[in-house]
Formats: sequence, C-alpha cells, structure tokens
Amino acid sequence: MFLDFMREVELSLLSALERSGFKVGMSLNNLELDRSPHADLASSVAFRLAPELKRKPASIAAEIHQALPAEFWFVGRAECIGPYLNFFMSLRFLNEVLEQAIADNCWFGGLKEKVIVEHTSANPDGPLHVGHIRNSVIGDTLVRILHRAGCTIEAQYYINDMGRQEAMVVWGADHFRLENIKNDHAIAQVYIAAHKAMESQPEIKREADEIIRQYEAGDSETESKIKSAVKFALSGIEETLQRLDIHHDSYHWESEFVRNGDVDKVIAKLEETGLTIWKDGALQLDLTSHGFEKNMILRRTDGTSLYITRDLAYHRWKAANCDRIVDILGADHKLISSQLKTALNLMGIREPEVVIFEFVSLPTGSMSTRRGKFISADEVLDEVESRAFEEVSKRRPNESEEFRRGVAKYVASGAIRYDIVKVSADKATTFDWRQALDFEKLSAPFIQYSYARACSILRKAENIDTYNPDLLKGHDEVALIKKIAEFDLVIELAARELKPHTLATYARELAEAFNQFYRYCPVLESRDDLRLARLALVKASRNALRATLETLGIQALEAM
RNA sequence: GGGCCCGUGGCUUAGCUAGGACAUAGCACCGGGCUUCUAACCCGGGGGUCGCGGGUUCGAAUCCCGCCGGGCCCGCCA
Repeated sequence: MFLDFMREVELSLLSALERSGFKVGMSLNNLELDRSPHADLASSVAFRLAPELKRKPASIAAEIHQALPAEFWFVGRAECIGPYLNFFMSLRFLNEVLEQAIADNCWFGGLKEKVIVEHTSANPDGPLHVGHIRNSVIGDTLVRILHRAGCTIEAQYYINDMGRQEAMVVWGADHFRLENIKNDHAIAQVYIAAHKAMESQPEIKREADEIIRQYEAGDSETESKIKSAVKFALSGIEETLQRLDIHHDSYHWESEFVRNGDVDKVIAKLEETGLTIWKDGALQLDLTSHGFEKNMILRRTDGTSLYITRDLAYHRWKAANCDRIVDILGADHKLISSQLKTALNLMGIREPEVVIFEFVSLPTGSMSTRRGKFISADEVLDEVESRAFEEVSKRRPNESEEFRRGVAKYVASGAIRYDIVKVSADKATTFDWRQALDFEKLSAPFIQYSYARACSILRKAENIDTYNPDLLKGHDEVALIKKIAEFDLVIELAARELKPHTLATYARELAEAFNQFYRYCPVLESRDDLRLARLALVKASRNALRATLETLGIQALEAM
C-alpha cells in the first residue's frame, strides 16, 4: 500500500542524493516529500539544497533525477519538472494494491503498542449532551484508528464519584422524587433541583461537603447511596453510547485510588520533590518555577483529596499498565492537564498524550448540566433518526417498515458521528440542527450509500476467480485504486497525530472516487475480461469502504 | 490583566506541526444528467484582500512579532 510506495521513493531518493554527493539533514521529512496534484509523491528537496550549494534548484533536481535508480519496483517513473521531482506509481504497484484489497488483508498496520484511551468520563450527574459526545466520538474513533494501526487498545471510562457534583446528586435524590424516565435524565432532574434549592439555602453546600467527607472516610451508608446514584446515571449514559456504537473496556472509579492508598503514595512522592508546602492548613504543590502562577492544592484543610490528586494516582496506574496513554478532554481542562503533566514529570512518571477538543455551544450560549441548559444526545439521536426514517421512506417506499427503521437507525448514528468527527478538534463549534440533519455529500450517508452500491453490484455478480488487472487503466479506475492505496497512510498519520478528522476526509474522498467510477465505468454491463476486472475493483472498493466505515464507527449497510 | 485555542468565498470547513508548482471540499445559488449496476449520485458554472499590519525567505494560508475579533481557563469545583 501507499507506505510501501513511499518507502521505495525515500530509499531511491536517499541513494540518488548520496550518489550525487548531496547531504540533507536527518530531520523529519528531510526529503521534502509530499502528496501533490502533479504526482503521486513529489519532492522539493532541491530547494532545500540550493542555498548551501549556491546552485539553481532546477539544476540540482536534474542531477538528482539522473542519479535515481534505473529500475524501480512500485515506482513506475520519476520525472523532473523544473525544481520538482515527481514520482508515479507503477502498474505493478496498483495491481498489488488491488490484490491485497480484494484479499482483505491490508487494513491493519504494524504498530504493536498497548494504548489506554480514556474518553467520555462525563460526570454521572445527568445525560450526555452534544458537548460530551464530541469527546465520545473523538475518543472512540481514535480507539478504532489505533486498533487499525495495529495497537492493542483499552478504552477506559474514569468515573468521578468523589466530586461535589455527585454529592449534590445524592442530596437531590434524598430530597426529591426520581421521575420514571430514562435513568440519566431522572438523575439530572434531581441534580438541577438540588442546585436550584442551594441558591436559597446555602447550607446545602455544607451538607454536600459532609457527604463528600463521609464518603472519603468510608461511611457505608453514604457509599451505598453514591454508588447506586452513579450506577443509575451511568446505565443511562451507557444506553446512549450504545446507540452510537461506543463501548468502554473498563471503568475506573476515582474512589478506587483513594481506597487502595495510591493517592497517599502519590502525595508522598510529591513531597519528596521538596516543592510541597503547608499553607492555610492545606497541602500545596508550588509550581511557580514551572510557569504556573497558582499552587496546586493536594489535600484540603479537612484532609479530603481533590480531583487532581486522584487523577494523578489514576495516571500513575495507567503509565504502569500501557505503552501509550491518551486522554480526550474538553478545552476547559487545558490548564489542569498541563499541571497534571508537570506533576507527573516531577515524579518521573510518563505523561499522557492529551487530545483537547474545543467547546460545543448552543446558539444561545454554552451548555451546563447543572443549570439544565443543554441539548441531550438522546434528543439529537431521536430527531435525526426520525428525519432519517422519513428520508428512507421517501426513497425506498416499497421496502418493509422493518428495513426502513433499521436503515434510519444506522443512518442517524452514523450521521451524528460523522458530523462531529469531520471537524478538527481545535475548532469551537455551535450545534446546528440543519447540519446534523443533512444527509448529503459531506455526511455519513454519502459514504454508506457508496458502500451499499458496491454491495448491490456484487450481489448480482458471480464470484471472481481470475481477473486481469491490467485492464483497469481508465482515469476513474486508476484514481480509485490510488485512493484505496492511501488507507494505510491515512491510518498511520491519524494514529500518530491523534487526528481522527483526517480519516473523515479520506472517507469522503474514497466514496467520491467510487461514485465517479460507478458513474463512468459500467460493471455488470461490461463483457468478459473487462467485467471481471471491474468486478474485482468493486470488491476491493467495498472492502476499503467497509474498513473505513468500521474505523469511523459507522455501520456499513449492505442496502439502504 | 495573564495563559492556551480559533479567525480561509454568504454559511460550514481541509490544508498550518515538517513553508514550495493553479488554496480543499460541502451547503446555498445557476445550468446539465435517471428506458443504463440504488440520483442519499454524477458533471459544469459563478463566488476568495486565506482577520489586519509588519518581518523572515528565492518563495508565506503555513514560520516570527504586533494588533483586532471570538472561544476556553486562571476555585481547598470537576
């Protein structure tokens, strides 16, 4: 696949440079290779060499071109256009891509690390809203991408059971009735009510603090109240995640790190750094020498622990149990996560790779569970699903209701996932119903539809025993094969840089390439060898589309 | 006030980490294509001071500095 082609270009270029006596640094992409509209891979390394050699880039490029090997394997030809060196894929390479794609054996990379990805980790105080699921979708897509790249993955949910918000939930559940609605929504109601009550009765804050204190002290009645409230809310949250095909492999309660003594160990370890001080009755870590203006509080005056300390213990545990730690966090965690990294460094513990996503807000402003100001993921799923049902009913009026319901369900979940994942994480967004309900080109149904078309052709065709790949020379055929070949490159880059949106872009391009082929290259209508060759390409495309959809967590529908 | 992030056609957006050959797509708009493998599709068209101003460079959407606009954060909350 593409990485093999690229490796050959790199090696050829390196040897040509050496033969010509040119030296380039060993920095990343020192060969100045890039994908280009003019070639499958282009190098502008001549520009880099020009100043020190005091020669014109074009003449340097020509010399390098002369020194390139006479024979290639996956490279078909190399041309020199002015200062640029352009490399093109060989027919042999395209045939190899096709063969691997048909055999379905090229969709997993060679990475071997064990990675723990923590995502969602929403407080169990209400349902997931459209901001939370940006975390879930980015996290779950990264889990799938890393898995594709070859890694062993564990998706974890970190449960904040010791925070004040959970104490408020318990207080609310003690004073108000839980309505008979979806569990997480019922919890939100009492949580919101508790907060409202606190406005006129400030003593509630002290009662909540007392709940925290008792929980940390191990009071059994408090413990059972908190645990049941958490589990209750979580069951609703899981239901929502399920609809988006998002699953966690394990759950870790922050209280677990207090109970097993890890929090104390971490604090003891931080005390060894000599940077801790007692101030105003609380244990603090002075990070001013590391650029933080405020001290990090490690233990409250009343002796209870804080989120950051428990999180340090959790990360210490993660570091000991995997090769790569990935955290998905909202933009409000930027400061705290850099403090966390600094503190971990002080203890000599590997720091996590933190993927920060910017906020999702409503046209009316930012969301808040506490104030009941949010659009829940459930609402969005319901609305999108009903719109999808109308759409599929309009387009496939003769299909059974069961079929249409099934399609609508997966179109809805896919559309929401794609709508979220297609935007780069560092872009703040405003939730937009119109965009969420758009099922056209820049959306999941566009890709699902391409897949369904490929499946439809294959259903009507015989098995392909042999085929002659050399017949696939048309522009749309070649473009499609090249796009299929890019899969491994896209996965590797996305896995390395933790940028799931690049896969969304690839998915759109792949579907587009298939749709163009579909429009201009009749398959079932073609005869003999051409029919077989095109069928082979359809099968390769179907496999590529399936792998891409699966990695995005979007259901691949054989008919829609 | 300080820190981090963002600012690309009317709207949404890729490219920015590793500066290079005409700046990506979608929506909306205009026009064309279903007796042909599912038209949730395909083709063509118009539409851009890449926020503004400096700088570095042979070359800047991309790097540096300043400014403007927006978001997030600066709790013994999480």
